[in-house]
Amino acid sequence: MTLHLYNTMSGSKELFEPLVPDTVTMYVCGPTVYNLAHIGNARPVVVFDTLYRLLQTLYGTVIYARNITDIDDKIIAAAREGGRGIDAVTQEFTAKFREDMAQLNTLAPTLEPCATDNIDAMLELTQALLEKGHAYESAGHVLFAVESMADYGKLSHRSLDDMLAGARVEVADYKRHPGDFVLWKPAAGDEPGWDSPWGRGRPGWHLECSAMIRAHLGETIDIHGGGMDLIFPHHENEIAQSRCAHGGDYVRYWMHNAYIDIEGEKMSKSLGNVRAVRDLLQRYRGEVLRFALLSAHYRSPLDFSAQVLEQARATLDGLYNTLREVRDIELDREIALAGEPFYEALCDDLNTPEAIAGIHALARALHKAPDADKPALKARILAAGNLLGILEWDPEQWLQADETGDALDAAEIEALIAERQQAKLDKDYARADEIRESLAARGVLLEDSREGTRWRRG
RNA sequence: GGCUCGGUGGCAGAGUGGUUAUGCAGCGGACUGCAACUCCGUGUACGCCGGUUCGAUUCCGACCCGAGCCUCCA
Repeated sequence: MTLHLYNTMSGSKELFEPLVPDTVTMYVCGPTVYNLAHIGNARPVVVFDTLYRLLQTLYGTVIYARNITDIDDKIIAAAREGGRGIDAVTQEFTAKFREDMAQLNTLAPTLEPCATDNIDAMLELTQALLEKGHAYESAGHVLFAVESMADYGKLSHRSLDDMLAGARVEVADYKRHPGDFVLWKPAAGDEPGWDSPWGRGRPGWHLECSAMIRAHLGETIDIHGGGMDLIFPHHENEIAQSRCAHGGDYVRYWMHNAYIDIEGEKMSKSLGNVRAVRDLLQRYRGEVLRFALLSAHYRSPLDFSAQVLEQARATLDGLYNTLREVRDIELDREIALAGEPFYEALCDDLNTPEAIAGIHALARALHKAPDADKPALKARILAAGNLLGILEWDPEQWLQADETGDALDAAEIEALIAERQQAKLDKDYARADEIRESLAARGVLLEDSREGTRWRRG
């Protein structure tokens, strides 16, 4: 089985081959922890979580790092606004980020380095760039000199001249070239800072990823991911820093996900349509949000509308209903998926919509299969859904999960269902309906089928 | 202006030089005490105009429309 991935650097799909056989290194730009994660933040997390799961099935070892940016101007501003310390802000939102992402069925990365734990590595990197003549000191700042790098702009496919043509912002007078960017900036009086050869200050945003990749994953990594907006300047500048300081390739495959719109409009604070994952989880299960995120290819824009979410819920519920056709069996969880159309779609640049279509094909096969073959098919569907993170291994657990606190327990419900079953046999339909309605009033929905009566919390 | 990238049936969304994507919704039917669930059937969609071709939604060119980046941003 071979994996092909679209590489932003080349602008085409390429055969993926790890630098070291059977070991994959992947780094994804993580959150700046100053507020709640919104659904746009969640897309790269879910996309690269899906890739992480796929890579784990293909290679022996996958080292997946996702950073936490816990020092930044926005964090300082948020702390000031809230009248509390920076640590209080970063700890609160780091914890909430992890909780929200866990709700989306994302696995914890192998490593989650924090910027503030890696200041030394950033100082070393800055020093190396100064020594090699790629950086200079000016007015308390250390800046990277973009003109010192011949192929700066390679990732975003533009030249320095192109960038100047579009410059709309006044250039700080301490920069030699308008494109020069900050490696180290001075800290004002009460701002947090670290001592450095260039005075007390803090690192520029681009520096941390380069430094942490070097420190935790090595000089060259296989995959670096993030949102498309990061291509320029963030990733471009990472390349500049790492290549100029250490040489080497830095990153072999660059992957970027597209943006999310809300009801056809760009999500932005000014439009007031930023959707926090935490708020969406009040209305939709994490699985449903994840399914919606994976229903479009990661490189396509996705319009996150109420209709899309309702469709995602209906589709997922339909899949679960299908799976309930086969009950009370031990399933083999070690399913080999290689060769399945589902799996091949994922190996073709993570084509999740086609992979989902593959799952539906398996669901149809389940209906047509003889009873003896059904458990194996159910196991394959669940293994596939599990790889995408959209189906629980134990759907009954989901269906009967008690989320209402004081609701009836399962034994009581089963007893009432048995009574209703008897009433139906006695043709006492009034009594049967009465039981159904009373259960419905308490949040339990019944569904009859030829195999018996099922129920779930509504 | 520069650089990327799109326009597919009611909706969402893959893909392909000539054969059904898939799902949701709708419609018809089977089953079920009713309903729901499930199942079966059902929709000849590929922005516009040229070109290449035996044949283009699928390749090429022009055009129209739209998105992202060029500034903190997933």
